[in-house]
This record gives sequence, C-alpha cells and structure tokens, in this order.
Amino acid sequence: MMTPTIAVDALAALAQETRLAVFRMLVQAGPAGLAAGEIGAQLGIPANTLSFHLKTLAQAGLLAARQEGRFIYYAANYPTMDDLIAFLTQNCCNGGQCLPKTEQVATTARRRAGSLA
Amino acid sequence: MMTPTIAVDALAALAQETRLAVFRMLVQAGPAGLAAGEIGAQLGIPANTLSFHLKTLAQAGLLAARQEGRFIYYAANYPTMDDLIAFLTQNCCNGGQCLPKTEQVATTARRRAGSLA
DNA sequence: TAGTCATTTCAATAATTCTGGAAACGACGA
DNA sequence: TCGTCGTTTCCAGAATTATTGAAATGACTA
Repeated sequence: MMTPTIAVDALAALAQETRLAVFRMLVQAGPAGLAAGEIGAQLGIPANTLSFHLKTLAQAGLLAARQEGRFIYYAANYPTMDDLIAFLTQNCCNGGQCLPKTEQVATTARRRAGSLA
Repeated sequence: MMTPTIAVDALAALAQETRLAVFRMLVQAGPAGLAAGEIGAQLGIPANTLSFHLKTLAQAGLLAARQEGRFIYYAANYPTMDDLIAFLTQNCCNGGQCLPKTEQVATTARRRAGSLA
C-alpha cells in the first residue's frame, strides 16, 4: 500500500537527472530489463556512480534486480509506478470534473483512488 | 513541453513530505484552490516554512497562485501533473503490452506519449 | 494615516545528497 | 586455481536542502 513516506522515497529517487534517465530507459525497455553495464554504457555513467543510483531506485521499490550469470538485470517495477500515480491523483478535484486535459489521466489509478467521474 | 530538467524539478518539489501533503490537498481541493493560511492551519505548518514550500511547488510549475484581497490562493496545476505522468510513462514497454495492472494507466498521458496499445 | 492581518524574505544552522577514486566482491572461463 | 570481468562498497569532499526566528512587505479597515 502506498503511504506518504513511500511516495516521498519514490519521488526523491526519481528527482535526479541520472536516475530519472535510468528509470525512463527501463520503463521503455520492458519487463526483461537491462544489465547494469548496458545502462551505464548507454548513458555514460561510471560504474560506481550508476551502482549508487540503481540502489537508490531499487530501495524505493521502483526497480527490481535479478542476477543472470555475471550480469545483473534491472527492470522497472510497473505496479509501483502505477501506485505512485494513483497516490498523486487520488480523489482529484474531490471526485468532481478535472480540467479537460487531465480528465482521463490514469484511468486505472483513479479507479483505485475512487474518484472516477 | 516537458524536459528531463523540468521533470526533475517537479519531482524534487514533490519529494518532500510537507510539500507532497500540500500538493495532494490542493489536487483534491480542485481549481478554486485554498488560501495559504488555510493550508498551513490544516497541516500545522509555520507560515514561513509553508511559504518556502509553496514557492518551491509554484516554481516547479505544480501550483498556480492568485491574489484575492489579502489572501493568496494556491491551486494545483493539473496540466503540469498530467505532463509529468506522461513523461514518466512515455513509450512504456516500448509500445508493447505492460503488466496487466499498469496496462490502463494514464490513458491521456500514454496517448500523448504515442505508446497506447 | 495608523493599525492589523496574511504572507513573504532574510539569515544562519543542521542535515542530506551527489560524485568518483580505490578497493573488494562474486561469477565465470582457461 | 588464477585471472578477468561486471558490479558493488567504502570513503571523503562539495553541494544542496529544510527549518525557523526575526524582520519586511502589501492589502485592507478604522
């Protein structure tokens, strides 16, 4: 379940240029994920720096790690992303109509949040 | 348009317990918003501390301020929230099928991101 | 104009975070 | 078992952030 503390941790993990780039790359990479070295090579980040950021994202529940031979694959944790969005948009406009552009955002999230028009 | 820098600023603004509480309160309050003092009273935050956080959220584009008499009303900026979610979920799973739970998240956002299944 | 109220700015301190060099670890191949 | 490769941990310094007391601003009222 999402709590303010968990949400703050997740948001703080994303609130850094390198980590945001890593996370978005993994969101696009899909459930199979990418090996740490592959991410570092693609983004030009030193291994130890990347390791620090991957750990931060994983601790925040945004990434899952799995070992495969000598490589460690990191993949985005989609349910956490979903929960975070639901938390942010929860009970948006007190259940009323939002601005048009936002109206249809996060269908699943808002359904869970109990504020779908 | 959303850029990594803008997204990082917005996420950093939300990545703090007090600010997240303020933002969520305003998301639920709707477009009319709430006066600064009202927010502070409800959350038990000293005026100067709250002012600092409101400024941070406003600078990140997440809040809009409007003066009304002696009061200043703050309201959530829904399009920014929408853009941020779109940026995070952009091209999710490389256009393929996400995990079931996430599949229907952010309908508007994903449509804009060009990755709707 | 003087006074009050809502809010902001200033300033200083304490705490947290980012970064990269060096060393360690763990899995594999020869 | 030795060497290599991918990754992580340890460490220290530099930078950023949160908090709050005190003072300033700006809008309204008497």
